[in-house]
Amino acid sequence: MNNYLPQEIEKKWYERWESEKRFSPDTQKADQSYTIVIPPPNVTGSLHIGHALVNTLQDVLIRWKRMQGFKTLWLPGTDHAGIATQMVVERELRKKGIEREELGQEKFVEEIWKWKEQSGSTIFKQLRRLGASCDWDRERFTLDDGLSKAVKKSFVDLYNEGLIYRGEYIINWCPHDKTALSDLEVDHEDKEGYLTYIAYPLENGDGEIVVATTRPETMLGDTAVAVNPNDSRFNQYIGQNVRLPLVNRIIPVIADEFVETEFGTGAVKVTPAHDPNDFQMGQRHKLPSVNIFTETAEINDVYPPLQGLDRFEARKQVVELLKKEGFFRKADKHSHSVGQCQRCKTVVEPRLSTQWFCNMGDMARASIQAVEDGRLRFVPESQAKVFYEWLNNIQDWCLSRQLWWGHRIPAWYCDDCGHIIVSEEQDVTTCTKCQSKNLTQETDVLDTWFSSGLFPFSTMGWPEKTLDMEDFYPNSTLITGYDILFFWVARMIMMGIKLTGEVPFPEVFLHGLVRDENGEKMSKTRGNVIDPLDIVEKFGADAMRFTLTSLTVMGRDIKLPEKIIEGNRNFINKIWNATRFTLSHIERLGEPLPPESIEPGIFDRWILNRLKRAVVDMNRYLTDYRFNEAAKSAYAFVWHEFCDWYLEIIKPMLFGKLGDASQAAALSVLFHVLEQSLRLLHPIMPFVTEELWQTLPGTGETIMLSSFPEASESDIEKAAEAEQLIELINVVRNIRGENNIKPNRKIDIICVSNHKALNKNILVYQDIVQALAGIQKIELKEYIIKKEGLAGGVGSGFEVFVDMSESIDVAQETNRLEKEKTKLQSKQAQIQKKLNNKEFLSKAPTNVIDKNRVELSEIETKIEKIDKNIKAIKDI
RNA sequence: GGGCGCUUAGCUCAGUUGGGAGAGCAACGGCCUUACAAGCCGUGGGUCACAAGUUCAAGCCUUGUAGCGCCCA
Repeated sequence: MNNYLPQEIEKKWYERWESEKRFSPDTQKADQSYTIVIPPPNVTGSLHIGHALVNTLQDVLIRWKRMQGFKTLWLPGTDHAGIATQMVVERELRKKGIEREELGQEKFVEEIWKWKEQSGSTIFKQLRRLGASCDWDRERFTLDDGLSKAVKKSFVDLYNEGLIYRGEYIINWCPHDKTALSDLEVDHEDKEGYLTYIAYPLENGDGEIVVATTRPETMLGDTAVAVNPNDSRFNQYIGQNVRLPLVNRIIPVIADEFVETEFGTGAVKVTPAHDPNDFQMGQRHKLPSVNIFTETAEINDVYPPLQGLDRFEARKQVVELLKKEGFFRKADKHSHSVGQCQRCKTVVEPRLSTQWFCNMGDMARASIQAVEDGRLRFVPESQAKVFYEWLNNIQDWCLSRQLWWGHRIPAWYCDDCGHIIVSEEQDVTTCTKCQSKNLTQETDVLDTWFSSGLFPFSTMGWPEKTLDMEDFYPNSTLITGYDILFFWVARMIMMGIKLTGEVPFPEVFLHGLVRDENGEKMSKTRGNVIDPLDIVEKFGADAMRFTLTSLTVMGRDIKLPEKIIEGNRNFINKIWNATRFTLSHIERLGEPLPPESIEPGIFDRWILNRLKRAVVDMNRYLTDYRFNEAAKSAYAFVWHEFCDWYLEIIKPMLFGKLGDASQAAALSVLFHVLEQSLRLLHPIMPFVTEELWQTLPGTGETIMLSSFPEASESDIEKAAEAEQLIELINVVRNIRGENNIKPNRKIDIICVSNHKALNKNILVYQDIVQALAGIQKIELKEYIIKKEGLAGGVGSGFEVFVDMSESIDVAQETNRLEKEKTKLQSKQAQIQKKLNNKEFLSKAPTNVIDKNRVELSEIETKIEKIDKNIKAIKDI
C-alpha cells in the first residue's frame, strides 16, 4: 500500500489501548505524577472544533509526559449544564406534546437522567475518535454522588463562614427561561433604540424636569428623579418632589454623584426594581422599589391599564399614553448595550428578587495573590492582566437558579420562625431554632459553575482524603481557551484556594479560538462550522491533531483552511512511506545492528545530530507550551532532513556500494532514527506512529509506554564534513536546474578544492554525490586552467565545474553567475559597512565580529571565483 | 470610555537572550529517479504598517500615529 489509510487503523489501536487500560496511571508507581483534569464540557454537548483543539493539546502533553515516565492521569468528565440540558429535554418533551410543568419536577428530572444516560456520553465517544487518552475509568459528572457531596460541603462551609448569603438584590432575569443568571451568562450587544425624553411636572406646579431614558416603560416603577449635585441646572430642584406621569405617584428629586451630567438632559429617572445602577441609588437614598413585571416580563397589576402587556409592547403603549397626556418631549435615535441570555438570546430583564449569593472579594484577592507570588502562572503571561482586571471588579455571584436540573440548594426555611437552616444532611426535619417540624426546602438549584469550580478536586474525591487527592491534586496544568478564563479558570482557582488551601494547578495554558479560513467565528447561523469528525473522516485524526498543534501559537486565534490539513495528511503519508522504505531494506538485509556496534560515517553522524537537535527542541518547546514550534521542528526534521536527505544519501550504502560496514551502519542508523522519530511524533499523531512502530522489529508492546527521546544541547556536535558534501550537491543541482539539464541526463563535473577532508570525502562518498546530483564522473583537481564549456559554481572551500560543452548557453550561464554575484555583493556590502564602523569594532562582542570577518572573506573568495568564471565564459 | 492583541513574501502565518528575514500554500521551470505524484529537483518573490527615539547594531526595545480585531464597562 502506497498510501496511509487512517480509518481502520485508528479504530483498531484505540480499541486496543482502551481495552488494555493503557490510559490509566499505575498508582503503585512511586514516580512523580502529572495530571490534567479536563475542563468539563456540557453533558449535552457534541464535539466541535474548539473541543478538538483543547483536547488535542491536552492529549499531546499527557502522552508526552506519560512517555517520560510520569504517573500520568488525564481525568475526563462533564458538567450537567443546568439551563442548556433542561432546555434540550424540554424541547424533546414538547415534541411529544408534554410540558415540563405537567410532569412536575421529580418526573421531569427523571426524564433528564434518562436522556443523559442515552446521549450524555456522545462527546466522549467522539473524543475517542481523536485519540484522547483519558482514563475513562475515572470519568466524572458534576451530579455524581461524590461530586454532589463536594458541592454540599462547600456550600455549607461557605455559608457558615458568612460568604454565602441570601438576600434581595437586582439580578439578571431571563423571562424566557424564568431563572436568574450570573453576569457571565449575559451577552451584551449594541442595539439601535431610542432615547426618550419625558417631562415630570414638579409637585408645586412650578415647571417640570425632563428626564431621558432608553426604557420608557419602566417609568411605571420610578421612585425618584436623580440629578448630579454639581449640576447647577438642577440645584434648585433637589429635595423637591415631582409627580410621576400616568401613575401620579409623588416622588422626590434626589442628588447623586452617579448621574452623568452629559447624558440626556442631565436628569434621570430612578427605577430601583429594574436597573442595577438605580438599585444602588435606591439603596443609598433609601428609596422604595416598585416591581412592574411578572416573571415573564409582562406588566403586573402596578398599572392596570397595561396589565399583561409584554415589555416591548408596553414600551410603545407607554410612549403613546405619554404623548396623549402631554408628557412626551422627544425621542432621539440612540444605540445602547442590551443584555441577552446567553442560552436563548432573550433580552435579559434586571429584576429585584431574593436569591442566594456568594461574596467573592476575599477569594478574588487570594487568587490574585497566588498569581502575584508565582504559585500560579498563566501562559501566555499577558492573560494575567485580564485575570486581575476581572477579579478586581468582581461582584457578588448570584448562585441560585430557578431550574429543576442541578444541585438543589441545601437550605430549609422554617415556616414558623423564619429561620434558615443550611445543612449537608439529606433531609432536615426540625428547625434548629424553634424545633418546628414545618420546614420547606429551597427549590432553587445552584449555578452549574459552582460545581465546575470544584472539578479539579471534587473529581479526586474531595472532601475525603483519598489516594487520588494525594497523587493528583493539585493538578499539573489546566488547558483551555482564553474565552473561558472567567467561567471556569477563575472559579476553579478561587474555589480551589478557598476550599483546599492550594492552587488547583500551578500553570494555566490559554489557547486561541478556532476560526474558519476567513477568520470568522464559527457559528451555526453563519453556517461556517467545521465538524472535527468530518475532518477525521477525510484526513484522519492524526492529520487534524498535527494541524491544530502546529497552528497553536501563543495568544493568537487559529484559522483553519482545509489546505493545511491536507498538507499535514501528506506529511503522515511521508512517514508511512519512509517506514515502508526502511522495512523493505530490513527484509532484504536482516535486522539492523544496535547503534552501539556500528561505525557511523559522516552522514550517519550528521543525521544523528540532527535528531538530537529535534529532540532537544521538541522537549523544550513542549515544556514552554510552544506547540507550533514543537510540531514544526518535528516536521522539518522528519521530512526535510531525514526523508529528503538521509534516506537518499544512504541508498547507495544500503545497496552495498560503499562496503559492508557502511551498509550495516546505514541500516542501523536508518532504523534507529526512524524509530526515535516515531516516538517523537507520537504525542501529536498517536495512531500512525503506533501502527508503524508495531511493524518495526524488536519494539515493545506499545509506543505509548516507550520512553520519550532525550538529549541535551551539549550532546549536539556539528557535522561539518557532511554539510560540505551536501552543499556540493546543492551547488551542482542549482547549476542543473538553472541550465535546464534533464534529471535523467548524467553529467561530468570537476571539483576544485585544496580542502583535504573534502577531497577524501568526495572519493569515499563518490557514489552518493553522483546519485544525488546526477553525476557520471567526478574529477578532482587542485586548480583548473581551461574553462571552455564549463558552468561553474562556488561553495565554501571548493568550486565545481560542470561539463556543458555540448549544450552550454553562454547568455543563460552568464546570467546565472551574475545573479549569484549580485546576491553575494549585497551581502558583502552589508558586512563591509559593519566592519568599517569603528564603533562596531569596539563595542560588539568579539564572536560577532569574528563571524562577520569569516563570512566576509568567504564571500570575497566566492565573488573572485565567480568573476573568473564569468570572464572565462565570455571568452569562449 | 478602560484593557489587550494584531499589521513580516500573492495568501495564511512563524520569528523569547537585539547581531542570518523564514515556513506552508500559491506561482514559475523541470521530472513517473525502483519509499512516497498525498511525491522529487530547481527558481522567483519582502523599505518586516508609518514616524521618531535608544543602540555599534532594531522585525525584535521605547514613544507616538494610522488601520483591523477581541475583551470588559
